[in-house]
Amino acid sequence: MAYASEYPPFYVTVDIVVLTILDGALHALAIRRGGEPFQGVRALPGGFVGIEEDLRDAARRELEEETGFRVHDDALEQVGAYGAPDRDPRYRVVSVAWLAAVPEASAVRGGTDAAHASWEPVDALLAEELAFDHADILRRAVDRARELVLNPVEGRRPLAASLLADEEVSLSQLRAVHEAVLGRTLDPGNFQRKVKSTQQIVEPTGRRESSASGRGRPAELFRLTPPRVSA
Amino acid sequence: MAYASEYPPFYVTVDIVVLTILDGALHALAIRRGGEPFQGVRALPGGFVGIEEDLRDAARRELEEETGFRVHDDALEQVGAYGAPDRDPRYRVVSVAWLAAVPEASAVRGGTDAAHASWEPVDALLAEELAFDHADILRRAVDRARELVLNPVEGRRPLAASLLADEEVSLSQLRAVHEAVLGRTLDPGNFQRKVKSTQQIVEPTGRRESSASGRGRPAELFRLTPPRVSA
DNA sequence: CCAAAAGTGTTGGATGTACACCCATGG
DNA sequence: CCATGGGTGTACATCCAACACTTTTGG
Repeated sequence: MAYASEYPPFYVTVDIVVLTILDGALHALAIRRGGEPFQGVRALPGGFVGIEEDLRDAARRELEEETGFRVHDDALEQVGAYGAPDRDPRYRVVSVAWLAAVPEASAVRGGTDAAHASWEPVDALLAEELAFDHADILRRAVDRARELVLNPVEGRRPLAASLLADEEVSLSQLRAVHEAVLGRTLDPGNFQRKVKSTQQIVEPTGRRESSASGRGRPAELFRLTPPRVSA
Repeated sequence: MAYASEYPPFYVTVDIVVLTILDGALHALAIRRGGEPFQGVRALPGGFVGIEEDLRDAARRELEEETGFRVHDDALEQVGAYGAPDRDPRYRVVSVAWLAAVPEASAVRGGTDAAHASWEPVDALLAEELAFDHADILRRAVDRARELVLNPVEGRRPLAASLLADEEVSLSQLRAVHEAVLGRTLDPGNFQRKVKSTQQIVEPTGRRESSASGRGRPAELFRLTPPRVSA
């Protein structure tokens, strides 16, 4: 690398917006910073990209280190690159932000980095100060998540599916997830038709919920349609 | 920077998909690589980000150097970050891709870098081999441009407006631009109503085209609505 | 029987597309 | 008068939101 010195070196990191549903509300994984800058302030989990590592793989690795959760390669959605010169006062860093969704059940299995990682309601996070430009990243990631829930990308696992713990769900469960992401209620009847009409999301199993689950009429159970291979 | 050596250094570049309309077809700016790797192969214009430079500013600077064209800050749309470890065989580089649109008139005023920059039809570029992962970038940028033409982002200058040379245009001119970007014809009547119904795109001037311009009935002239400041 | 949740039917409005039709100009 | 493009009217399909209504369970 003789010409190396001619151009400035950067640090490249990934920041990850990990979404999940908790108590019916959208939560994101956040850490509390231990050192300067932004000591004590919440931030998104993330870390440095390895010199031989793909950006997406770096996000996947960090996600696993922070949460213990392995996601499929295509379950990570790139949100964008953030590289304002002063975004980190210590050194020049460009961060590539990613969006991931994990099922509700996922307890935070703190790895090395993340003994202090916790699920926080997205609304609360957006209301408080976040480190660096993480508020921008979070806002944008949530917007993207809402888009993805409203119209899932053909041939990929829908975001709502990634947020569900079970492979077989009732449409109420699926609707609850949509409502949590969108932050508003949806009409149950219309939701049914819409989901059932496009086969892309769920397929019927013919079975019904065990009647122990609630007050009313037991719901039909549906299987999350696996992302179909495109032609 | 005592801890600097602990993490790997990257090079960070910007690549820019500069779109324009030529002969009624969508064109993008391309250079032909002079050296290895990919010698003689076409590539997107781009360059290194300065150590104190914002990513968007870097894209703007490169765009000006290549085309002599100054665009507004918000006329650059980020397409994404590309950082596969082997995307450049020489060194590890992460590139942030941007989308820009300039008016038809824009002759390529070759600057230092870009004596060999030229407008090429997008279809042709997508059909041939491009350097690095520039084919991916171009594909994605064009998709994004189509989205932006179909529904412009509130409060920002519509992409079609950036592609027009004049401030006052007929709806046919505007329609021709939309057709070039989308790669298909649009119904003239429906286009009129749609554009006129949302005031976001154009506003009437009350004047008409000078009748010297063509065969048929002279068109009304419209002014491109400047991006309105949001509340 | 009553409350509650699942699921179906129906309706009205908004939107998009196809296409017929009139208008204004140059030749 | 005719060809050409500008512009309007209209009809139809589709989609979506609202909401009435039936079905099936637990208490």
